[in-house]
Order: sequence, then C-alpha cells, then structure tokens
Amino acid sequence: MKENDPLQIKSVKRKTLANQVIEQIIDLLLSEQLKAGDKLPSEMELMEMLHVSRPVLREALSSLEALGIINRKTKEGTFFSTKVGSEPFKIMLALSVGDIDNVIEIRLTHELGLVGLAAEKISELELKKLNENIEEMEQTNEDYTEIDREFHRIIAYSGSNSLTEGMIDPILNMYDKTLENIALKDRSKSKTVQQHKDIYHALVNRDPIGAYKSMYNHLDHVRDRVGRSVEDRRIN
Amino acid sequence: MKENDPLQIKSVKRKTLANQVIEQIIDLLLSEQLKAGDKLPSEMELMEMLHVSRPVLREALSSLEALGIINRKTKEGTFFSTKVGSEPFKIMLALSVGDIDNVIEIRLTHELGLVGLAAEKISELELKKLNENIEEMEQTNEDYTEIDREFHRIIAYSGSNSLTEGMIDPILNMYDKTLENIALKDRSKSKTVQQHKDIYHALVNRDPIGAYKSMYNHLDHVRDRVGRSVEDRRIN
DNA sequence: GAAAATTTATTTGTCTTACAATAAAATAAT
DNA sequence: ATTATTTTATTGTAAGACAAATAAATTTTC
Repeated sequence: MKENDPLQIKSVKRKTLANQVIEQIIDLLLSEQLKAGDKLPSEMELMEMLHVSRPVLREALSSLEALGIINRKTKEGTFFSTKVGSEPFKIMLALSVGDIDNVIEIRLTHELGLVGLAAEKISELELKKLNENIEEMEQTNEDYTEIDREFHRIIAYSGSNSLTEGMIDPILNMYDKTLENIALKDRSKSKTVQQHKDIYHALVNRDPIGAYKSMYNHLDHVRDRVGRSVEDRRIN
Repeated sequence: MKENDPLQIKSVKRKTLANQVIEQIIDLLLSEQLKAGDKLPSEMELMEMLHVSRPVLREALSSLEALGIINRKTKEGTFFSTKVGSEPFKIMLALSVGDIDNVIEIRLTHELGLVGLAAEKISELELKKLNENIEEMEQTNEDYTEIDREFHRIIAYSGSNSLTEGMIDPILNMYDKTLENIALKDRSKSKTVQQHKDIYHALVNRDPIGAYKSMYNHLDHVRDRVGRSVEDRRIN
C-alpha cells in the first residue's frame, strides 16, 4: 500500500436548493416534457413553480448554462441547447493541465476510438484532403507540426458524431499545450509520412482493423518519443 | 437601407459578469497561481478582489461547481477539485437522450479506444475477474444482461485513467437507458461468450491490436442486432 | 487535568427587495 | 408607410439581512 494515498471517500454531494433545481430542470429533458431547443418558462414563472428565490434559481441556471445545457438571452428567455457544446469538456480538461501521461493517454484513447469509425464513415472529400495533406508534408521543408495536427484532426472529425465532435479540439489543444515545451526527439519526417500513408490506405480500403492497427503503431511511436523527451527533461 | 443582413454573425456570447468571474477563476489554475486541491479565498474576499456582488460571484461559483472544478463546503470554504468529476459529462449526455445512433456510436468509440490501453495496463486481478465473469455467463440460465455489462465495465476501467474513467459509467448508463425498450433480436449466449473469450485472450496476451479486433467484431455484432431491432420497431 | 459539553465566530446557503440593461413590441411622429 | 419614441417584459446586477452549518475556541463537568 502506498503511503501517500489519501483515503478516497466519495465526496458527499450536498443537496443545496440550487442543485435540486438543476436536477429538476434536467429532468424536464430526461422525462421528455421538453426537448432540445424548447423555451423554458421565465425566471419568475420558474420561481413560482419550484418555490425558490431568484438567486437560487439563477445559480442553477448559471450552472446549466456553463454545462451547455441551456442558453440565455437577455429579454428573449432561456432555451435548451440544440446540440452538446464543447465548453464543459474543455473546462474539465483544465484540471489536468500539466498531467503529461494522462493527457497523452486521453488523446490516444480518443483518437484510436474514432479511427475505426472513420474507416466506416469517411467521405471521399475527406480522403482527398488527407491525400493532399500527406503530399504537403512530404514537400515542405519547414516545420510540419501544423500539417501533422491537421491530418489527425481530419480523421477524428470524420469518425465523430454530434456527441463526440466537441471533444476533439479540446483534447488536441490540451495535448499541444501540455507538450509545447517538450522538444520531441528523433523526429523523422519520412517515418511520419510513411505511417500517415499506412493509415490513409487503411481508410481508403474501409478497413477499421487496419486503420486502428496503423494508427496504434503511429501513436505508440509518438508516445515513445514523448516519453523519452520527458525523461531527458527530468534529468536535466 | 435594408436591415435584412444575411450575414451570420457567430453566436455572440455575452460577457456577463458571472462569466468573466468564471474565466478569472479558471485562469488561476491555468496560470498555475493555484493548483488542484488548493483553497480559494472566501466569498467575501473574492467579492472585493473581483469587485462584483455576491450573487454574481455565487453564480460563477455554482457554475464552476457544476463543472466539477471546485467543491464547496459550508464553513470550510471553496477548494479546487483534485480530480475531474463525471457530473458534467453525464449532464452533457442528457441532451442526447433518445438519439439511438449517436449513443451507440459513442459507446463504440469510447470502448474501442480503451480496449487497446486495457491490453497494456490490465492487472492480473482484473483478468481473473474477467475469466470468472465469462464462466458465470456460461453457467447461468437467467438473464445475463448485467453480467455482460460488467464484462465491458471491467475492461473499460482497466484501460482508463483519471481523466477518462469518469466517462465510463455515464456512457454505459445512457446506452442502457436509450436501449432499454428495445428487445434485442437473435440474442445468442454462446456467440456472446465466444466473443468475450476472444477479447479476454487478446488481453491476456497483451495484444492491443488483437483486443481491438475482437472487441470491434463483438460490438459490431451488437450494433447490427440493435439496428435490426430498431428497424422492426419502426415498422410496427 | 482531561474529556465532554457549550459557545462563538466564520463561512456558505437562502431570501427579499430594488434597480439597471436589453431588446422586442407597441405607439406616436413625420 | 416609414421612422422615431415609448412601453414593457425579461434577464442582469446589487445590497442587505438572516439561516444553517461547523471548525475552533471556551467553558463546564467529572
């Protein structure tokens, strides 16, 4: 047993009025009394319906807005969002800033999960973009970080849906932010290009397993390079 | 002059005071002035520091609490969370209740993303649990839904980290809730058991590609069955 | 003197009231 | 009829008061 493990008692969640109001309003969605895009009653009406004061109600509404569940417009009113937003996820990740291992892993998990779906769903246009992206990387003599990033972004988006697409950029951004000060060792453009080509061809063949396999090899290679670079930094 | 401008200005996000306060407080983390677990100043102090009224401040704090960024305890104070919570993610999913295709896909994405990591990280204890789980399913003559679910949960958790583990149960719960009224067709226990065994063996061999492959086959099979069941419901 | 009970003080939780800002809708002015 | 102004409903912000919870200090009890 590790000595520094703090006891993990699950934090007792207080049932404040505001929290109860949040539940009630989300319940309107889950019970399908209201649906995405619908207008909520005004604050005055909600106060009476829920028997709470305005500050309490507004605290709840603020929370729901932060979570991307509702949108509020002055004078117009409050509406359930029509699609899930990326804001909550982005903010969740903020807690993990600097946690290199976890950030690398979540990117790995997320991208590996999407590439199989991408093999099923990717469009001809996106395949064309990927092909152009590879050519661009082959030909440039400058820093190809952004091209590399775009390659992965295209694949992730083509494998995503309305639920998962909001997670892509936050994860990539956190990844970049976490690794921005780590100069990768042994960076080999020709190897990167070859691995990108492998992934591309698997996608062209609509082969989820092959796409996963080549993406895994690629990201594992990246992870290994990052690992050794971090190792170096810790020594220095 | 016509005012019917077709220019679509991107949703102007109003900079309410509360929103600005949220940004300021998150900035304390991102700028690493404070870190996870640290205590924030009391509400009174924050009011003075930020020059806002208490309702505004409390709306911001409520939002941050809903996002799992902070925890508040009466009398003790406000603290930055030490780990990311699952609440925001769970609530995000609420917007997609009933969206069968997307819910199935996010489970697919998430679980396929984790199974490769599971092959790298799974413990002997968890492997043992999986083995027992398979035996249990083989032997029972009753409904094995819960056993099936546990099999997948063990794998997902063993591939997760502190960032991704909070997403597992919300996704599985939403999946169950969305499909609870859909009786799956052509359910074959022997086939399920065989597929679970394939996954298990790949994990034992620490073979990420093989684990992905067998999990893909398994979930693809599930997806296909769900698809046909939904099809039937639409016809009836 | 130490343990138990009580009080105190600090901090979060809730309510009430009031007013400001905004923008849609209605009305007046040209 | 179009433009400008006013009205009005709704969200946004503020201030003050009190309640509830609880850690810390204090007093009581043995």
